[in-house]
Formats: sequence, C-alpha cells, structure tokens
Amino acid sequence: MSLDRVFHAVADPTRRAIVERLTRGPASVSDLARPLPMSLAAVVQHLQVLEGSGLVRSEKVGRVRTCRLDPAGLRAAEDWLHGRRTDWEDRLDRLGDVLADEPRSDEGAAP
Amino acid sequence: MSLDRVFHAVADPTRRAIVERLTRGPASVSDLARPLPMSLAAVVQHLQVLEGSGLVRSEKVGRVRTCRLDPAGLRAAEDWLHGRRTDWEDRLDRLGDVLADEPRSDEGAAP
DNA sequence: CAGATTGTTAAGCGTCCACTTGACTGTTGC
DNA sequence: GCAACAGTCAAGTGGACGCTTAACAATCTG
Repeated sequence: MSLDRVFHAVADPTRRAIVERLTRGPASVSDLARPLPMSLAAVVQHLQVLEGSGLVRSEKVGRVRTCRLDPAGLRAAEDWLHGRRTDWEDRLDRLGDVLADEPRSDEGAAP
Repeated sequence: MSLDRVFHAVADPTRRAIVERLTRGPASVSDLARPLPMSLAAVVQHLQVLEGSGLVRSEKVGRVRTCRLDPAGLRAAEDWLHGRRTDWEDRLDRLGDVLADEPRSDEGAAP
C-alpha cells in the first residue's frame, strides 16, 4: 500500500472515473468499460493499476469479475494530504500569534 | 488547479519530500535541493511541476527564489479522496441497515 | 454442439517522465 | 572588476505510461 502507487493511480482521469463509478456499488469489468471511450483491454489495464495500488479489490465468479472499492487506500492518501495541509496551516497560525504579540520590530522581546 | 496535476505532482516521492520540507517553513531552491540525491536542475524541474499544480508558490528576490506551500491544492485533492471514501462507507452502512432490517430473503418487504 | 459473452494476455507504438550534462544569466561580496 | 553563488534553459537518454490490435481461454445460452 504505497502512497506512490495510490497517488499515481488516482492521477489519471479514467481511473478516477472508475473509482467514482465504484462508489455507487460494485461493478463488472464490462460495466466499468461501457461508458469509457476506449477498449476493454485498456480498462483491464487501468483496473490492474487500481488493484495494484490497493484502491480496488475484485473477485471472479464464473466468467465475470466483480470489482469493488477498498477505502483503506483512499484513507491513507487522504491522511497524508490532511497532515501536510494542517501542519502548514497550524504553522501559519502560530506565526500569526507571534506577530500579534510583537507587532513592531524595533522593540525588544521583553518590553 | 486540476486534480490531474495535483495527484500527479504528489505521486512522486521526491516531490512529496519537498512538500514535507515546505511544511516546516519556506525554503530556497538550494535549501530544498541539498538533501536530495540529484542535480539542482532536476529539483528545479520538480518545483515547476509542483508550482504548475498549485501546491507551491514562489517568489524571487535578488538571486534567491523562496518557495512556500499553498494549502488550497492539498485541500482540493484531500476533499476528492474524502468524498469518494465517505460515499462508499455510507453506502456500506446503509446496506448494513437493510440487511439488519430484513435478515431473511424469503420474507416479504412489508411483513 | 455452436455461437455469443466476458475477460486475459502479448506485442507494438507514440508520448510523457525523471534525470543528466553543459552552457548560460543575473546577483552578491571582496 | 572578478570570482563565487543561485538559478535557468536546452538537448538528450532510458524507461514508464496509455492505448491499440489480435489472438486466446473460459463460461454461459440456445
């Protein structure tokens, strides 16, 4: 479950469309391919990327493979982004506090 | 500010390292390059990708370019992932409710 | 069984990507 | 002025990516 693979998987608009489709419930490979402007083989390749990233699981029964979302990968990526963003915003807040306490630079630290 | 660009930017470990470094405060191009095992020119190219994605802003004063994080891009990507994940989890919850209300399949919808 | 459906696999093709080297521009400090 | 510094730009390279076609395997249906 590497962030490399998850972010790379989700960087492609076709793969994001597949993820969005799977949000509304499991689907077969053909179901996923039907609205997409490319060959079935191409969709299978996208699914391999998604499955390799851990975002999607699938099982084959008979001749149809059913794909469904696995939220763990989404959560890991989400957490990384959230952490970076909040770290940065918290830092800006603290910086704001310091500037508010000491508005003029020609004044000593302990007035 | 396209998700394509943001996710692609953050799919590379070098660029994620740069983002993490910028979390702790602004830095010059050379500062960012120092710990990285590649040429300055390569780092500049990574910064162009990050800047093109909206994750990083920079300004040049004198001969030094100072880079800082822009949380808006992080937030957009985070929101997309969060939306997909919660949509899916909410769906599973509702499915669980239905199964709990109607445990046996040979029973009518309105007992 | 014959034929249609569902998917898998491999090869090929053009493009994009990460990185390098080298030449070059503008800035700062002695 | 000149040397060191900070960064930029352009061209080239090897590999990964997205997609196609074509041949194939397995399963279901009449």
